[in-house]
Amino acid sequence: MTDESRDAVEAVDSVLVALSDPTRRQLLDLLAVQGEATATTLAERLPVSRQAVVKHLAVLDTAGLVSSSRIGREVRYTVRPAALDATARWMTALAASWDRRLANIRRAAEAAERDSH
Amino acid sequence: MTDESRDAVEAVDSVLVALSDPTRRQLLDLLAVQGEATATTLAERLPVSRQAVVKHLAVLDTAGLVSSSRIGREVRYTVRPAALDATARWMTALAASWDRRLANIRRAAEAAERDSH
DNA sequence: TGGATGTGCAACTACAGAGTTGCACATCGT
DNA sequence: ACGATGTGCAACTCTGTAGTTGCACATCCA
Repeated sequence: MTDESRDAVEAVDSVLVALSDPTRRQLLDLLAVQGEATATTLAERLPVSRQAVVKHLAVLDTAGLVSSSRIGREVRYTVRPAALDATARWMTALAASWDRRLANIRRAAEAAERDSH
Repeated sequence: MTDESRDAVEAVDSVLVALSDPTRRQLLDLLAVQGEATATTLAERLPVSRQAVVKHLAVLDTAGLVSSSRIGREVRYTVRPAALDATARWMTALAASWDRRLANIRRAAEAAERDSH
């Protein structure tokens, strides 16, 4: 395995883990709508504490799904589409690969069926 | 929210949860390569017990990522690309939606900047 | 300067789920 | 019929993590 593909797998892994939590997906929704927001204001719109939101945002940041910038005493978070898009492409390619394999196996089975007659 | 979109959200959730585990992704890889396999043979290729594999396959089945069919005393599992493809489309649409929102916000900010002069 | 607001750090609880083992049951081949 | 192989069910352990609370520190503003 190449270094690049290993990194790609790790990147996909972190994105999938990040997206597997419903609260984190809700956070991404809120961020996408507002464009920019702090952990404190996001927590006001969710049934969890600010600290819980901070932890979720850290996970999303590690996955590359959000970025943060400090302005004075505030830390503003923004959504980053690139990581999501890359993972979507990975999934599409994987689905296509499965399709090809299944088609091949079906074709091989039919050929074997013909040969047996 | 419509019934369809609620179902879609639940479907996406189950797929993301299923894919967030590395052992389950490995199982999907093995299944895609072999086309068809039982929990017992899959467990031989993984560092976990058969029962662990069975549980993982149940999760994958609920997410629609695999299907099973009984042949005698064996239960054979196969990969199903449709659910994966649907989730990939959901992610692509979401990334595009984020892009649009970010572009709008950037545009609005520039307009406000112009107006202030 | 001092109160108000926002963030960071640490310790703690609680629950979900990944994994295990043991055994019962069903099915195949001889 | 009987041993071998494959599956199903149940109970259990254990680690990861989502969530909490409390407090200290930094920044804004009046």
